[in-house]
Amino acid sequence: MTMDRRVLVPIERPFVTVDLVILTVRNDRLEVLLVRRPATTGEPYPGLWALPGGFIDVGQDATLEDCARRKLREKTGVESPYLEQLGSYGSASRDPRGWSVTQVYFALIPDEGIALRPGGNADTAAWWSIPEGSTNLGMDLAFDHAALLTAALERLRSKVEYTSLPAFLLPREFTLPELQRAYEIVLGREVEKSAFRRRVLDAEVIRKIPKKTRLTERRPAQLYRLKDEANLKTFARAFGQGKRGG
Amino acid sequence: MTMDRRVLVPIERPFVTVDLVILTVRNDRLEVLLVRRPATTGEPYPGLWALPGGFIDVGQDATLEDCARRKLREKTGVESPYLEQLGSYGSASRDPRGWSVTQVYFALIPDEGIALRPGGNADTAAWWSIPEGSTNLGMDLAFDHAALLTAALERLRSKVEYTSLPAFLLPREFTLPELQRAYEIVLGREVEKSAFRRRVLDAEVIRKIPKKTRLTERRPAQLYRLKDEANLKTFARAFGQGKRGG
DNA sequence: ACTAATAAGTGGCACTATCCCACTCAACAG
DNA sequence: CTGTTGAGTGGGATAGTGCCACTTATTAGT
Repeated sequence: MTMDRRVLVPIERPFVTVDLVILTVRNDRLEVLLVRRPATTGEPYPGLWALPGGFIDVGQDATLEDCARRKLREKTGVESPYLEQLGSYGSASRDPRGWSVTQVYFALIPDEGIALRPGGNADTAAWWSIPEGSTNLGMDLAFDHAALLTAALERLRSKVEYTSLPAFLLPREFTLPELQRAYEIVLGREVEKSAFRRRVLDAEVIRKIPKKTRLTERRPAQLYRLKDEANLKTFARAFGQGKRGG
Repeated sequence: MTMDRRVLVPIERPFVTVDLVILTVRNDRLEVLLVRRPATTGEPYPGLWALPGGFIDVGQDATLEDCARRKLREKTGVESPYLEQLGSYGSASRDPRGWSVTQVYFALIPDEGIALRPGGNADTAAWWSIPEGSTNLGMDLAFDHAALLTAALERLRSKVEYTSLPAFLLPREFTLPELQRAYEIVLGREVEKSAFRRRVLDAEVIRKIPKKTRLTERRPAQLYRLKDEANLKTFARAFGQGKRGG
């Protein structure tokens, strides 16, 4: 950033928040975590559902991402999710209280051991199911949150085409059919089994768990785990890596 | 965003800025626009080069993007660039004056009719050449701007693999060899002519200009123009669009 | 004029990832 | 033992790309 030296402290600062689009796969559906706005008079959008989020605590949060992690932890107890910045949205009109900027993050977490914790202001938190193939919930959300959710879903869908993202929606150990199903749920369309397996296995993003196999109704399936949970990998080829190096 | 109702006006708000990574192709190189920080005492990073940017003017700018466009216009006179949000960077330490958040945009503009205009505070503005294949300038910049520049270059490179972005670095009318060269400059590697042409033409992102042809030293080349300058197109295939729809 | 040089533009074959379909394999139910 | 179901494999058809050789259009030089 660069400061305009004529105005060391600008007369009016926009206020800054962090909002989270927390997604998981539950009940064979993609679901998003929402919180209910307090019904208190004076509050904007009372009683409406909204994305979880809030102010940056300049005393507590060292960085924007820290702030997002803290809020996620407070709401779900999840410590190490897949967390990515979606973008920031700022305007004079998006919040009736004044010029505001929100930094939106989206998190992918597995549906295991999640205990929803009401926030300090006793929010009601709940999972909402996203219709397959849709990029919205078909209902109003507070502020511009419906648009933020749509942006997150579009980003997720487009990244899924060429990354291993859906693995973060599953428990640490999963089978290939489960992973395939996660792709299908996110993409909203069927995926061909044989091509899917080759693609995923050739990309070497997951590794077989030696002797383990899960007992189910039918033939047991091989279990896998993400190779490097920190970095998500990219498949597909693109422009022509060529053979002359680059 | 969601406001914590216990604190309607938080005690301390971070300050918010917008910074720009303005790129063009000049002199057969990718170049970035930088401004020099004032040498005034009390200013952070006096005399160092920085990305152009500054505070949001809550009275003038309706949205973040408006703010970015305004600053670009003020610096270069360019009205309709390719403009994309890169992300936001916020922390307690990135600016010595306090907790700050910057919204970084990157703009691609053609090198035609650009008159660099010194900012209101008489900044010195200049184009800096980025070494081919590099993601930095090899010198210090003010604040965390070196990191922001690197992020912008990485984003540009990765998007170039599957989009028509480099067309925005050229004048409205260009030849295929010129476009190919722009790709090569951005990617930092050579691109095969025949494959490049097929790829670009098949993607139908550019259209032939009927009878025009440019007079050069050798055989004249066909001129093209972007089909839809608003939306950039994506090539490449990805996960399996299949034929069952989706 | 004719020829050489240079860059624009075209065409074809090999390679490879995907699509799609058929097949085998391992467990369970009756 | 047989049928059913879902896991896992294999192969031919298709399509985008890498690579390379070829043709075309123009200028410079003799």
